[in-house]
Amino acid sequence: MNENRAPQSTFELVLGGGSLLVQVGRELNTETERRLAPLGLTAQQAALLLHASRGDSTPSLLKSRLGTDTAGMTRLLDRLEAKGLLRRVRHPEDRRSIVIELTDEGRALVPGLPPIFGRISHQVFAGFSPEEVAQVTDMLRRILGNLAEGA
Amino acid sequence: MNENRAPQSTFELVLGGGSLLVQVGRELNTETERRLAPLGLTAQQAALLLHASRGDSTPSLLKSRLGTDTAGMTRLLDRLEAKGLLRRVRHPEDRRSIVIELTDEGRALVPGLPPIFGRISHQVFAGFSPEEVAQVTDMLRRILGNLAEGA
DNA sequence: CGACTGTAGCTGTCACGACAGCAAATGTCT
DNA sequence: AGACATTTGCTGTCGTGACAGCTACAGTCG
Repeated sequence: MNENRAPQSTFELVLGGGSLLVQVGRELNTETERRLAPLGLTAQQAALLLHASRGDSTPSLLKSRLGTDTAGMTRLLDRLEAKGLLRRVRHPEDRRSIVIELTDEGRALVPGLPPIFGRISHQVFAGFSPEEVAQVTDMLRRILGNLAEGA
Repeated sequence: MNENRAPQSTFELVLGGGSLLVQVGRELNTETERRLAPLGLTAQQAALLLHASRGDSTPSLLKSRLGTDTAGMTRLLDRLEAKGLLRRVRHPEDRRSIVIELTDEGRALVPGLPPIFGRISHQVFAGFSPEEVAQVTDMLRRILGNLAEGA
């Protein structure tokens, strides 16, 4: 752990909370939250607004996009609704379901988000060639696939 | 997000909670927790036991290893202490500080952990050549560096 | 010595993520 | 039609992150 030996580094990479992957993911999330703080939004909230503004507007659709579960969605929507950024409206055809509508206030925040996410990715991939970005992306997708299979 | 276009994929990669990196990190963490569940441990708890068993035994040292802050450490230790897996002992020289001692019960869990982490990394990197593993590791470190700089 | 600064841990608060359990509404299949 | 399985959203619970603020103790320096 202290000496940088190559052998079985694979093992070291997944050492629980110390896992590089987990750690990088968390740091990225934190950095995102810091940048969104001026808007009074968290990363999840911003992501939800962005997706909802594009039209995917039922909780179950959004939950796949955000990678959370229905419980998480419910509370995320609670908070955003409490802030007055969106409304829950009955789905006209399926009475189990709901449609998410951004309020004017919510809609007003959306244009500010892409630039922020853009700056973050610029920071994250500083010093990366486009090929390298493509490589990480690809490998991350493969890892995600490996994780999904096991489930 | 749906079509696989190369242009500005950089931006898409960091779309809030939908970020690939964040998502992969979370999934990996979840998978780890699933595998540790039989032992009654979470990922953080297992990681802490492993590190503590190696000798790094003060909260502030452990917090760097686990990538959490002092608040997180305090509660993590609370839970593990409540489970009877470790003890908080006064540091003999610095009375601000504390030394973490695993109990026999805690120590008994340690040998079972490396195999689990090993299996996880095997799953995560299924289909990866050693060179590829080295590449991701390297790139993740660079990203972590980029994130740290901004702070 | 006494004020200052820094460090180590702790507590309160908010936002999640994962899991389990639930009720209402739909769909399906016989 | 009627029993069953599925889907959708909600609630309760636990474990964490990240932040802010606080106390006790240490180290430094005038």
